[in-house]
Amino acid sequence: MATETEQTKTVKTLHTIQSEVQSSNRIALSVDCVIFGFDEDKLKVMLIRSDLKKYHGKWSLLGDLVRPDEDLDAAAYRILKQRTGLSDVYLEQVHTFGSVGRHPAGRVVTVTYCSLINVQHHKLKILENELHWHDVKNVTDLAFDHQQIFDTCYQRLQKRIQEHPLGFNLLPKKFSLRDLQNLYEAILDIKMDRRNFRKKFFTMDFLIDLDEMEQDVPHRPGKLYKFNYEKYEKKKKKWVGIDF
Amino acid sequence: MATETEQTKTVKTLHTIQSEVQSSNRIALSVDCVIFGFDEDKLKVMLIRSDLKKYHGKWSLLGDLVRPDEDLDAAAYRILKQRTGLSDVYLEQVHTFGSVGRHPAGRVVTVTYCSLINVQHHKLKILENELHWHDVKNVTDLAFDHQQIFDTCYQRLQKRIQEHPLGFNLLPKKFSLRDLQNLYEAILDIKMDRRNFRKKFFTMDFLIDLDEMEQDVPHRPGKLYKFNYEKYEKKKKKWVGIDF
DNA sequence: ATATAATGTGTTTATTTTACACATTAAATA
DNA sequence: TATTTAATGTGTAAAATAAACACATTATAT
Repeated sequence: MATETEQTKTVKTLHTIQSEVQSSNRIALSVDCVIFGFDEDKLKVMLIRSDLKKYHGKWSLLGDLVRPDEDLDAAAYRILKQRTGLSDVYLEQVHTFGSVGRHPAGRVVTVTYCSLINVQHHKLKILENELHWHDVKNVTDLAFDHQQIFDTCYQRLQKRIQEHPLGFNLLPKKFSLRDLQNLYEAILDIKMDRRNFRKKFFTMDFLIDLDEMEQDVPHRPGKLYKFNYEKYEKKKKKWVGIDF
Repeated sequence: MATETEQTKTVKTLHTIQSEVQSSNRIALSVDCVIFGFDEDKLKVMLIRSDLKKYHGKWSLLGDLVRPDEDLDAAAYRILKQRTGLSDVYLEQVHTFGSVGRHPAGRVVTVTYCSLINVQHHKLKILENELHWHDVKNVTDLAFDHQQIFDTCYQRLQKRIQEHPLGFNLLPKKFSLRDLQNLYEAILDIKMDRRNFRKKFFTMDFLIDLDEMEQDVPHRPGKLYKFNYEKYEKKKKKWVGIDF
């Protein structure tokens, strides 16, 4: 701790005097999770029903206060675990929202995290507050500022999935190229050329051909693949240039 | 506010019951600013001397507590204004750091913002705590977790400047292509081909030829340009694809 | 007048992206 | 068992972009 003499000659700032840290503390801190899933070729997001009077009946994100002795990231993982049972998945901090009036219970600043989980591998067991998956296409008018938070996270997902191999977290371990293309088309909300899509992934050479075929499809089965994370980590591109 | 009956049947979460919001509140919230500048063809960052005993003599970022009645973004702009006198510049939230032990005075979660200012247009008048510009090349061993924060912001800057026309905030209003290339080379820490660099910018067609020449240079003067923000806003690319 | 140190400019090659059509296969049906 | 269906699997040509590379020009300084 700084001594009195050290403090006297300085301006009052956080990194020079710490006296105000414990006193002017009227801001609560929370984490909200935007949990994306993929099912029936549609992008989903997990929501619960809010029952605050002000937002009664509206859907909201999964969130909780950060504990005083808990790392921020740890809080996000805790909430994900508590609500979905899942650990060991991709979880990324996206943005912090802190408008003064964003929460009716007082000043709550929220740090938003985004995660992608495999709906097949996690059938929901906890269903409090009508927790369930919603089509991203139909997400409107969420409680609090959660619509803005959701929009921000969805945009971030759209950007990130173009630059990083995140999508595989949403698919079964074994997937067909059609599954993969459906995923990209759903998340980016565009149509892609099938031949060029396949060529792209074959050229990248990060897919392992499992020599297995799809089962129980009502048409010619496609080959199954898995993603080669080791190879990706070694060879991932580090392009530098200007592009706007 | 939710009534007692509304609360009884719900699980205890932030978005269903707000009772804990004011009580479990032992986390302080701050903003730290990583302020980049560009001078003498080198990328700079603004630092002050910390005089907390634990970090005595070390350099640190500009930061302050967020006020209870102050929007998060407003806090960042306030700090920027207070420390540099500048308003109306690019300011972007980058990441929130919240490890339990990151600040010796207690639990302080900090939201980091990054800004780019024109060193020529802002001669420092406030010099408390030895505020001044440091070459980013020489930034090591900052106080607190500020080295990590700085690294994160610098990486973000490197990425953002490739995809968005941020660099012009660091240059004088009128600049030569050489100035611009020096900026990119300094920030990205690479050498670029002069002809291809010029071709790139001429092809993008976002530079306005001012029909003026550099003054007082000890060699053949180059033409001066300014950036056409209006045209950029209309024509900026919206490429969608896969690239990792 | 000469030397200096930068600006300004084009072409060729390689790579990447886009557009586009038909044969093949397994399941479902008649 | 033959036929229909609905998907998979494959290649090429054209266009756009990126990368490599050298010399004449101009203003200043000597």
